[in-house]
Amino acid sequence: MYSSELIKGTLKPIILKLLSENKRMYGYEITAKVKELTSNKIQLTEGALYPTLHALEADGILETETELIGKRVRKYYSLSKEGKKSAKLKITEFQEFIETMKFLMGWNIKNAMN
Amino acid sequence: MYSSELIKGTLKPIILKLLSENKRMYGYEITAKVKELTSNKIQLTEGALYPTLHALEADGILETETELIGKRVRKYYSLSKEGKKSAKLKITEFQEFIETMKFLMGWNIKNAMN
DNA sequence: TGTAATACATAAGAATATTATGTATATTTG
DNA sequence: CAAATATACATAATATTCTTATGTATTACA
Repeated sequence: MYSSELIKGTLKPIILKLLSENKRMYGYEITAKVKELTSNKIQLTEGALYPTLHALEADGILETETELIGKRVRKYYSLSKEGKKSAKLKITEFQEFIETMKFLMGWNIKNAMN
Repeated sequence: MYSSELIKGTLKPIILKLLSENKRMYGYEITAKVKELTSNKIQLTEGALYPTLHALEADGILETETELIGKRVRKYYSLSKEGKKSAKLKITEFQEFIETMKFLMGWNIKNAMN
């Protein structure tokens, strides 16, 4: 588990990336996927995830459809047409940011000190 | 310039990295160095930097010495003995976090789509 | 001589996360 | 079969951390 400060600011790019690959996902599924992909190293909290999903929906980036699974409501999120463009930009920006960080931290030199 | 959300949480690792390489630096120097190293893509704001430096000092991670340059006070920060251990751990953690992010975002596959 | 750069600092406000709490159904396990 | 765990949503109070604005003052440059 990483100290929570590091995760700040990465939530939106993560959501947008997963939704750009998966067509539609629901909240709990997103937390489970991130947990699985990171071997439990990143666990999204509900208190952070749901408000963020709501905000992205309010911004027109995400669209929702609800389904009844048994007696339980499940809310699927997907990228809107607008959201697909936005996601592409934000993911690219995040990638460049990561590269900048690697350079700044001196980790860009291939095979150095490993 | 990256959208400011991304930078959140990265300030401490950046400061610790620079100070683990430089023995001592003062606040303005840190902003200038980051600006230079990132080709203006990351500009630390004073409102974020100084409180963070004060917090790291309060935690015993950084030590300070002030010097008079002409009539102007300059405050140098350096890693304490304690801080050197702490910095090593935090920098390593940040590196692992970046690698996890690359994997999560699907950017770890060598030479893919470049 | 006034504008930009250097150099510190803090306060108000915004944004975003944590923690806690709430509700409810479904599944697993002792 | 009862209790614990997992699934699935949501929100409120609080904490953290950042931006923006403001303040002070010296030094360099054009």
